[in-house]
Amino acid sequence: MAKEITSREQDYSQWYNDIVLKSGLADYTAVRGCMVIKPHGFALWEIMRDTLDKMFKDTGHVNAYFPLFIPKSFLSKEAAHVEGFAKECAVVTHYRLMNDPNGGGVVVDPDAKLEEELIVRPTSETIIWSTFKTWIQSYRDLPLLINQWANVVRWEMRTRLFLRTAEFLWQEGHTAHATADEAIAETRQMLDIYANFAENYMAMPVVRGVKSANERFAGAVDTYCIEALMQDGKALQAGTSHFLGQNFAKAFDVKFSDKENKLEYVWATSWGASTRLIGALVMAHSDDDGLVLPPKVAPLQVVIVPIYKGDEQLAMISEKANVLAKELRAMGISVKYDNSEHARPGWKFAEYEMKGVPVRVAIGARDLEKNLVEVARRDTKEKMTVPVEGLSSYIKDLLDDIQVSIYNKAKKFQQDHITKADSWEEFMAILDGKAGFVSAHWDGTGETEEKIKELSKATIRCIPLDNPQEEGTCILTGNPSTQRVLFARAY
RNA sequence: CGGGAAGUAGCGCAGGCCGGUAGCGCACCUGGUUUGGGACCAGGGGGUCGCAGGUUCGAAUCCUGUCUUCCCGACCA
Repeated sequence: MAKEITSREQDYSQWYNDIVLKSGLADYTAVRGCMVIKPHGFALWEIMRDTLDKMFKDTGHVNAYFPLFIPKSFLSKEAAHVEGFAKECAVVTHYRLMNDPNGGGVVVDPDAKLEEELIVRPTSETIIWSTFKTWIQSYRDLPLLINQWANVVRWEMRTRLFLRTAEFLWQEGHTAHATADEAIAETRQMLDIYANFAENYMAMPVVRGVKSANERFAGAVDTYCIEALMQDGKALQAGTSHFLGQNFAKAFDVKFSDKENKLEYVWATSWGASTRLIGALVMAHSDDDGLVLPPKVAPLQVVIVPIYKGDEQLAMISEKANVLAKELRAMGISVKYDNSEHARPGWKFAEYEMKGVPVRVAIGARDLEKNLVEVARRDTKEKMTVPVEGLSSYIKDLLDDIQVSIYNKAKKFQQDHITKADSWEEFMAILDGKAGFVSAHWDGTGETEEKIKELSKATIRCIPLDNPQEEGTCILTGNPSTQRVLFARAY
């Protein structure tokens, strides 16, 4: 066996690392906390990026690009914001290197110290709002709907491939509005886009909700999120959308003249999703044989593997395979015919399973005689014998079916792992047992939330939208509560 | 940033205590036979032993420092 994957049961963390490394999504680098996203992983990101980008543009947003560097003073303009990020910022202090006079290669030139140090962006609210100030004068300039695709840096102590790296890729949307209602509607709209993307493309069911005050983005009035559940029962935040109120408008003095010519502060939102989604995708669906990718985000949807003896058979098989590949491509399906002679069929099967290709078609000489092929689906590992006649439309339907069935499987898992707890004992038993989300009453205070986190390692993932209101008592304090919230241990 | 483990050929590892010509499996190259779930035979190539110092006639091996990764904590998306 060329590539062994640690089983999930044996060591879930190691399983995750094995999948990411061995399926060719990413690799470690010489730089602490930073990874290289390899072609397979980047192809996946490109699909996610392009799909989201279209959704953003369809809702009126436009892309722009703001600087990587942020003057240090900008970060301190919004008090909560600086507190949230100060501990994990990379700082540029010099702008020049020189040859070491002692002959030890290059050193920082002490004479090239920056007047004002620059922060490598951990997020761009400050640089963007300092710019928006100059773009916005009147209600006619609003709404301003900007998105940027960028890298950001957060100096993390403990990193994990895709889930938490010092540098990562993401998009950050930043919008300015004339009214609070409009900004809130924007915040909710973007949340829905993320949820739609997660569920309909990544086949990953999510809970939409609002963060508690403790979990809220630094500088936001309200933070909305989509929370997904991983196979080990831990939750993962897959996207966030913030209603920023007038916090940044006030910090950066961004005002507009309304129709009555009165000066008002604008209302703001920001929203983001990152390469972390790839980690989520891996942990949501994959198995001990490798990646399992939903067809809609799979860089390669169909692979055709010939099984042959001698050039003559290969030529006959290739003819059929090329016809099929052409038909599939005409239907918008990505397909690869792997006629490489370097690897034998069994090796190819295992390799494409590792990479998560949703559908494999094996064509052998015996099949040709009977006008049949073997079709295998990655998600269930099921193999079907299918007539060549109508094969391409069979595959198209199969891809749709795989998309739905991966989602349904994850949805069932999610539903089976939202458990009500009405006492502290129950709460802990669920977290330590089957894990997942625990729906429990909480008295609404930050102190209680903090205490629960300390005792159980579980945090409030969100207060679900349209949460049913019901009388109850807090599982920790016994104080009265009006609703259940979702707790979980999380990534 | 604390506690543990690791770094020797592309990958996985042995060697290290007891210093003395760097090894194994897989992968790779050549030729042949093969091909329905990670093929076989024969021949071959590839390593400043993470990096930097030190001890020594001599260091993968002993000492010091440093970097990277993994696991567990604290912090965070």
